[in-house]
Amino acid sequence: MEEPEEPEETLAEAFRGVARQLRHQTLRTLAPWDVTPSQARALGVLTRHGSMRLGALSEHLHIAPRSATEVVDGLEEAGLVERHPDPCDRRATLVALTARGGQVAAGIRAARAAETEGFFARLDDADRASLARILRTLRP
Amino acid sequence: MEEPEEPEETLAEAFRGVARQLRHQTLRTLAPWDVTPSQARALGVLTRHGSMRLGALSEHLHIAPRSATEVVDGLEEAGLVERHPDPCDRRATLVALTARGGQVAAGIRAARAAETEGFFARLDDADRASLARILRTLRP
DNA sequence: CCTCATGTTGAGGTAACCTCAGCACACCCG
DNA sequence: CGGGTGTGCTGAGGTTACCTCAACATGAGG
Repeated sequence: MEEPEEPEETLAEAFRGVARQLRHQTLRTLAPWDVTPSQARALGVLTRHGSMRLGALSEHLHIAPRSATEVVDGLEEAGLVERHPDPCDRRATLVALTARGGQVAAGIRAARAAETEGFFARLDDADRASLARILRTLRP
Repeated sequence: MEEPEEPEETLAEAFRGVARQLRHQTLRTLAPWDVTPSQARALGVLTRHGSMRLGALSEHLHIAPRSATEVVDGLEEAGLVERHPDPCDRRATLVALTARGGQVAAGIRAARAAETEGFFARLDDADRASLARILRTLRP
């Protein structure tokens, strides 16, 4: 009973639609850990790059410093990261993964890989490679 | 001074990143008309399919009926759509474009085309076609 | 006519952002 | 060394785009 739906979509609209599905998928994937998508992104950055200042984290996430504060608030409340004063600059605070944070990050990383498999399963290897290349081209 | 940035991103993360840029781009494109992205989507649906019930609109937009109410509220306040009672069912309300709504929708459609050109300009025709095909594959 | 389903909306909530202003500190300069 | 200037974080408050749940009116069938 499903119509083909909005046939004359622009590339941008199609992109948005797929991003939307992906967001929902991600929500499901992340549900067991009770972390939001942006918290998961932050965990990923901390795992890959180690402790860093809040400002640095905000740059990695491409968000305003104030927004990083909120993300870290959530993670700290969940016991996944800790704030420490930066010994080099007492204005700054360093954000570090806790042991549990590290475990959760690893778990999420694995689940995300599975998710990506699932979501992009309709694509064959060639298409997946094309998509990766195209996305890279689109980044500034 | 720009590092290559997060080299080990998954496909999903790259996708999300690009979607994010696209969203910002869209905000800029839409600014002259003072409509939000979701309002613009609704205008597009109404242009393509004509007047319809709020519930039908919500299905086209893949959002909950309640959320469609909000989008229509905004458009009605801006004078771009009108609500009429459905003659066939007095519970329902039909949403129709006003004259100004039609003009704005046309303008947005044109600007969006230009936007898409701009955003996807880095891609050659073959890549653009691949992307379109891949995105179509990803839709359920 | 009475019950049940359906269409819309009020109330209230969430995530992910934002800006603006304030505070604490760092740093440089005369 | 005292002051101005800039930087790092956060409180306050706002926005968009959604959501669910429950109220309300109406339609439809027994």
